[in-house]
Amino acid sequence: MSARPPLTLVASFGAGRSVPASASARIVESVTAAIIERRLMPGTKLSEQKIADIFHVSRTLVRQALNQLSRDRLVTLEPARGAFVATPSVAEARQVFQVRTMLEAAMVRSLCAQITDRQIAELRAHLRDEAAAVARTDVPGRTRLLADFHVVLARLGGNEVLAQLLADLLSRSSLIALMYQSSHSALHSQLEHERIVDALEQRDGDAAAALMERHLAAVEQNLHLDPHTADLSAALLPTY
Amino acid sequence: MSARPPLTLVASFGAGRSVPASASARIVESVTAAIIERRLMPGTKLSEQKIADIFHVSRTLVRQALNQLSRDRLVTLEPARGAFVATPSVAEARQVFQVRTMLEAAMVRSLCAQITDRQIAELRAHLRDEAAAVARTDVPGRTRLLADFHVVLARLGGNEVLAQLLADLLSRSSLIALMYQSSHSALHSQLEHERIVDALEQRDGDAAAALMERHLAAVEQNLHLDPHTADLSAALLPTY
DNA sequence: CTTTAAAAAATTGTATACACTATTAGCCGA
DNA sequence: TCGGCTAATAGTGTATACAATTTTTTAAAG
Repeated sequence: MSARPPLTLVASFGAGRSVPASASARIVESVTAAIIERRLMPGTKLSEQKIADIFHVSRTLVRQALNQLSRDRLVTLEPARGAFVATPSVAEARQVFQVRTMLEAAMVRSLCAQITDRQIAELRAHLRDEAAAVARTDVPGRTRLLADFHVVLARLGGNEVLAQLLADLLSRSSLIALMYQSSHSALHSQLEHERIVDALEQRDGDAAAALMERHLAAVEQNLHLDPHTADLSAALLPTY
Repeated sequence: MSARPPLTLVASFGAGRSVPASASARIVESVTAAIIERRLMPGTKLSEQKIADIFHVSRTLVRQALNQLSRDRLVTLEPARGAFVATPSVAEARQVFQVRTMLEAAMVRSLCAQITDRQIAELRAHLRDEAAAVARTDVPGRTRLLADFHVVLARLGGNEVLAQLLADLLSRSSLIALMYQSSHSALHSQLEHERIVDALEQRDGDAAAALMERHLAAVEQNLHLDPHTADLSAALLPTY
């Protein structure tokens, strides 16, 4: 029983990337990666036949994959019109961050009570990878690592339900960050991650939760979520 | 764009039950209702052809529905073996409640800051329905209303992402409650709901959050999640 | 009578075919 | 030349057909 296949483990776009057994799972992963690595821009039409040709399968499997992706909110399905890379609204962006804040603040608080030194060492190792990627200006690498930090944190608690939920929210957040070009510096994010691990190491739940809340608020704040007049004029002005 | 079809609104098994446009959505709703109303017991095989015959559609649509249900964790798909009504493990049950506690405690706390008198009146109306169902020993009705309370609460905040997430967790909780026969009295639950609304009315966020945490802990505690020796002997003893 | 093996039946996984809807191109009229 | 109508085209939605796997049945041996 159980032993749920990688089918459902959609958006763990991090370290342990396994080869998906099912064909439709392979498609889901490829499209997810393409969206997150911004090789597929929001709004792009995802034609069933074209994807089917690329993967050398029938439309049947492509449709399964697109259905999965639509449940992950990375793709929107418009009846009789087709599938498109999702274009999350400003409202949705805010809501996703609000939910993440609720979940992740409570998560680190409860994590403080049970985290082991071994796990803190794991986190420190991850932070070193982050810092290295930031230092060498490895943009795709650091983007992935900075997002993975939150998933790694979720897995430490041993709550698979929570980890799964957060992984989904993280992939949505990646799409959101990509749409509303974040101006939050990677270095800044990385340092905030360090502080959170510091608080975890000291087993200070309140501090860890507060730091996480501020971190997520900072990330959200640096999204271009409110239409500034400055941005508007920049958008309307000719670019030549 | 947007105007997401009821396709994704899977598990809002409450008041505003709309007629689903899509055929596969209709199947999802029917199976969901059947599981929650315990007309389909955990572990039951869900044969594709049988369901197809019942709904007078082809297996194609049934497979779509089963895929959706598996993402909702109400159904498990075993490769080449078929679909079965999920049998959530004790660990999963605990994890679901832990996530619900994190989410719902934070939710009522933030709700305190923005709830209107109009919305409190809505909640009071819901509480009256709950009390009435409990009073007349309407078992299916009270079960649904007691679960709906949490979804109604989630919708009040205006955060659709949160409401959707919680609706999914709620349907999983229903399946869990059904598997691990809850001994928590409906009356007790109903009274705890009243207390939570009281706290909301007084805009006491900390109290509301604490009450919600205790409520969920009580509900979980009354699930038969740990194998008592008493239960074991009862199970092993012959029943004649 | 139970256990094992093989064949038959049933069920799932994938591909293909066809119906229906939306988009696009071409054409006519203003 | 532009706007709107119609026909052709492309694409999605559903059903059916076939291949591969699993389950069940049947038969034989221990």
